[in-house]
Amino acid sequence: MTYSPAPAVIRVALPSPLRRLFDYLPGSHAPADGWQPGLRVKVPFGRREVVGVVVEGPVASELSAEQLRPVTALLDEEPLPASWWWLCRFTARYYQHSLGDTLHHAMPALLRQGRPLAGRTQEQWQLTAAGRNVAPETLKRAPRQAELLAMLSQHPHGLVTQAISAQGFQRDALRALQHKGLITAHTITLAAPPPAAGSLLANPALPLHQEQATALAALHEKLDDYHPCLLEGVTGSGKTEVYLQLIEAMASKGRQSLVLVPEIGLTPQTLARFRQRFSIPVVALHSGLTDPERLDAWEAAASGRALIIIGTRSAIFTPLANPGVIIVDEEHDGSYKQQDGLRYHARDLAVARAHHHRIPLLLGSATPSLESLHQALNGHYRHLRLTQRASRFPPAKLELVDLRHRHRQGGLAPSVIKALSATLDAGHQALVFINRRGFAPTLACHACGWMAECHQCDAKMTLHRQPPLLACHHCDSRRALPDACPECGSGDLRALGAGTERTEESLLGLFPKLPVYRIDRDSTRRRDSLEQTLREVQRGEPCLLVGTQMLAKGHHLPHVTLVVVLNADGGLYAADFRALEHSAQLLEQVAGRAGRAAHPGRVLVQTLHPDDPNLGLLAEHGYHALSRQLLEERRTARLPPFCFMALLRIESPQEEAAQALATQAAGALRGWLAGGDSVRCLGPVPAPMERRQNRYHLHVMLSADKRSQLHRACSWLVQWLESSREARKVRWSLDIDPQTLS
DNA sequence: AGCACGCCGACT
DNA sequence: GTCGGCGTGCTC
Repeated sequence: MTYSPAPAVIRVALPSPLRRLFDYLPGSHAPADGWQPGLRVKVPFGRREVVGVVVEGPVASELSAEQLRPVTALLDEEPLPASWWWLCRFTARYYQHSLGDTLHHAMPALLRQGRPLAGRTQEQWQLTAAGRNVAPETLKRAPRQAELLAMLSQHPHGLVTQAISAQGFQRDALRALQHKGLITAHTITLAAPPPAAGSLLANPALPLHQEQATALAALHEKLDDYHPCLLEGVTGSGKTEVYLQLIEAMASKGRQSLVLVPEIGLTPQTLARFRQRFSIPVVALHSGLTDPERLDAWEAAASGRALIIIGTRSAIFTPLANPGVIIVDEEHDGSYKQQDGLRYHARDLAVARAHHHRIPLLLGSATPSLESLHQALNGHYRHLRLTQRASRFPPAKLELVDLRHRHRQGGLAPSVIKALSATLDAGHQALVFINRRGFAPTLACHACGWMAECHQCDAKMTLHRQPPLLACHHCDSRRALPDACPECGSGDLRALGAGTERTEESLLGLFPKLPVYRIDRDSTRRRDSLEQTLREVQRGEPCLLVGTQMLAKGHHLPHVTLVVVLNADGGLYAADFRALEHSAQLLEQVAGRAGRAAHPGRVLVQTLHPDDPNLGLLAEHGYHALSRQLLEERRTARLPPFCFMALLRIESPQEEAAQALATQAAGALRGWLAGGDSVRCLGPVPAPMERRQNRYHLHVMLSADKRSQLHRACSWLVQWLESSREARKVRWSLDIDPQTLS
């Protein structure tokens, strides 16, 4: 035996925020094809055992043999899919995040726990001879088992566990019957090859109008290479049909389509539309899946068995054996950006991924993000446009309603009330949009001016009536309503401003004979189903809908002909440079709810700033015009997409500790930048709501004209923070391409 | 992030 | 006397 100062080890990424790898002795484990990256191993880590992923090896370790521990178990025969592995490494590098933690995020729970990625097999159950000849009274004390037995007798070839549980039977019923020897299970391999072309469609494709056909033809020009396209299509112009026909074309060649939708967009309605079109399975990755279902979906995508995969943000990490296209619907939607931990943007990763796979990328939106629009206008993305609506009517223009000097009734201007009456009298439906839930944003004392404030945040508490309480929308604190002012004892406490609950109440007062449906996070949580309300609304009886942005996005409301926006001013003068963009996108989306079917629509927008030029441009010429103007303003101000940003967020329960670290970090960074002007550093500045949940938040903003310069500065900053003594006492995180500054 | 160790307050 | 609070430090 030879003395070896540098033992051969394998280098493993572990589920830990530490941005480094750990060396392990291979022990007795020897994978058939060597220690390839992407193999999972179980290793001892501190006092526990964790699942890690091999990054490289064998390599010479810097550590001595005594400092090293051996791998406990080798969990895979083959590495996890190579393209998935590539994406995780790219993500960790781009977002300056721990690789181990990134891999952990991008894996289904069961893989994280060390379960094998066997997949493709399922238990199939059928009757035994004893089960076929069972006497009827045998199971009379176990009616569910009797029903299950009866069901299985209808299926002589057997049923898989999934199909049985879909019928509402529990696992223990299966176990019990198996124990009694009445049924038996055997393992089957799922049908691997997808069906041949021709049997793809369950329902025929819809005829395309001219613009759709042009867009689809453009997509077909380059199906086998990176081909990023922005499909800018007004609401109701038929983007989805373009997606469906592109997916069909891919599936007919056995290639997979990955469709990303916003969190709010993966509704049963959307899914039904996909499933109605195709006869092959549409795999949906939604929050309702169990861990085994999620693993199965992952395996189905990784093996190529699933050709159509649809999911929200995290679905971007689904492995694809034979990628054909990635589609990002409503690409401007904020829910694609993860707002904690690994702060990735699924749309941006989709771009990177499509480039890596050399496949087309389709970004669709009626209101494209300025980032994507910029790429389209400068020629980096192909720009496809759909300007006509399928309905006979052009998109409704926004009509601004001047709220100044008008006395309002329940927050509504007289002309708005008149328009609501007329709409309802005509037998149509109206939608009232207000971007604030609860009854009122504040409770104030009319005698001394006291207002209900959250004890943990720099925020007013929102007054709720159902149930009656004060709630902070920034932390989870709740308080009972005071009977009298805690400052001066006056009983004259009044609700200030309006939220969805109060608007609902006002509308009920104004139109007592008609149903008013409130749709916000609170109402849908209680009622447990937004879908039920929407079905009721879709019957078409005249009614009023009042709600938050939940209502604005995606839902098809064919009988709504009037949309009222209670207050359009939220985003006009906000500190966040993206506020206006987001506000305009939301307004355009809300307006898109009006008049989608047989009748033209009207959109009334109440504002205290009817002369605001941006609002005027949006009203007169729509998002299309405003977005181009905003893009020019961003260019002039050297803001994204004309620069790249990263935001260092620092938080601590101790204000001084947060301030000290932020100051040191910014100082150290400025020192390293040494007065060069390629990377700019701003701050530290207090975050917009400095105190949240009794934690103090500070920001240091970095920006640069070149992504590579920003990346280098961020790398340096992260290393500085990781080696800083002070940084261990406070929480910090680096947000690359931040979407909001709060 | 976990999960230890470690050193001071209120309970059986 | 010990149960347990969270400060500090480490994980190949």
